[in-house]
Amino acid sequence: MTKHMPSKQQVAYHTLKQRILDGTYGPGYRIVIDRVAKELGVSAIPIREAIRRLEAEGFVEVERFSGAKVTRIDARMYEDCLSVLAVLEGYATAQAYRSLTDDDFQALRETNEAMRQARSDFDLTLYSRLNQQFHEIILRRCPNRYLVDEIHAVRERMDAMRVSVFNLIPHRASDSIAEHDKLIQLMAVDIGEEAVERFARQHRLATLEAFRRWNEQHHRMVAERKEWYRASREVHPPGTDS
Amino acid sequence: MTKHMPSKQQVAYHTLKQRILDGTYGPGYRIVIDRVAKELGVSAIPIREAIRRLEAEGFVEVERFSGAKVTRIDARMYEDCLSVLAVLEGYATAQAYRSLTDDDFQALRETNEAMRQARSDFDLTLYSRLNQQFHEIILRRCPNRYLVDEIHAVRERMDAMRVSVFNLIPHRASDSIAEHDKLIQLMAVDIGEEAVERFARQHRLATLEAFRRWNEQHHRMVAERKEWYRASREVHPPGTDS
DNA sequence: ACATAGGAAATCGTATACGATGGTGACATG
DNA sequence: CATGTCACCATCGTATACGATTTCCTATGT
Repeated sequence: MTKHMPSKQQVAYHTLKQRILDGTYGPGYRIVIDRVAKELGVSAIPIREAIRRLEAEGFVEVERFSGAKVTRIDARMYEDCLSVLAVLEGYATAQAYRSLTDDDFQALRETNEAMRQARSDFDLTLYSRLNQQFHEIILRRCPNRYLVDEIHAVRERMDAMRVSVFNLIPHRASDSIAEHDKLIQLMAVDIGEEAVERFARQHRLATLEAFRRWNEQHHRMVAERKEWYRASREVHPPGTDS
Repeated sequence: MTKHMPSKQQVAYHTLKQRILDGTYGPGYRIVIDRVAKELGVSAIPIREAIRRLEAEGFVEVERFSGAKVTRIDARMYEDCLSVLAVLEGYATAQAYRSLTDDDFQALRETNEAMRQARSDFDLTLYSRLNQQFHEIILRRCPNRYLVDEIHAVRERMDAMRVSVFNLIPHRASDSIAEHDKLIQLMAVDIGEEAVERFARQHRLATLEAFRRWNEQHHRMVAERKEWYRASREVHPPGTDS
């Protein structure tokens, strides 16, 4: 009888966080306290407290008298986060790999095979989840709990950015899977902490590089479209066609 | 006229955080909402929201119907945090050092000299502050804002642990200052990101090692004292002397 | 003296109430 | 027609009120 029902504040917190993570509340979405309160059948107080926690975790930005908006993220911030993730996860992998059991190695190989399959099937969601799972298997053996928590926090924030899907830039997926194989091998032959860390970090940074290239191209496309649009306006001035 | 007075919640947040950081509320201290509310002349609501933020940042732990207590920290957690700090700051230093100006180098040298002086004067507080300042000079040039924010967050949490004073384990201070000199030199000759990162990380990890040794010895002393106390009780059973 | 049950006081969690503020649209004015 | 102003409304921030739960003290029995 020592356990409690979850408090309304906790419910509100998990509900809101869930919605941010799954995209129901996309970047920039304004969370209106009263609306959420009515929806959950509680008063505004628990909602407000939940929002404060989300604020501290960086999921929303609160401006006084203006309300809470889901954090909008730009490419720059995304890259910064990904770098930090690369560094932390690289270190964590190095700290953890010597504690991996045979079962762990088996699980890593199986997960990576499943990723290969998911890639063939173009199942982005499954691929993403498996990718997370792969690194989670290693992280579970990391003795530094604080480090692991930090990594999870960074990952969650990046999930909220909804750019993560672009983990799956076409050929990056193949490279990534191959790198997983290599990583497994390096760890299996106990190649040393430094080499493992360097490789694990590089694995993430490669995704970052791929993102950079994709982003640049994306911007060029947008610019071209704007250019095209501007040109077309000179032929058809606004308001002439309706 | 677009600016606001700080909200009461903000005031509460900064006040509480300040008190945790400066030790007014030591680890384990129970923060009673009503008391703080009366003291600040506000209602409980802003206090509660402030506490939620502190909770999310890890400064306090909240148990339902029991209240918020300043996070108690054990040696293990301290070591974990320090490791993460070492890794992040090492990377940040490597990313930043090529942007250091001549003025920055000058400031680094001066700060380190001031540390030498503070060490001679046994001015722990000043030494600590200068040490922070030294690394801050470098951090200012780090292009990865998210990384810098994370480092600051980790540092603040470690400050709250009130163990940081042990930065100043006797001979560790000398070594630390010498390492700063070496770091300056490595950066000045542009020895490369990898070497800078490795050295900067090692610099922090050395403090961690010093802490480990100190902690072990400390525990041994406590154990001895207990042993001594137990032995003395056999001669003077409790309650005989009053 | 010690353990235990019971209850009062302290404290927490949440609802309701209301002033404060910012955005929006109607309306007036050039 | 453009622009500025003013009043209204949605929403935020905070105070007060009150039931829920823990904590602590006390009285009681062994």
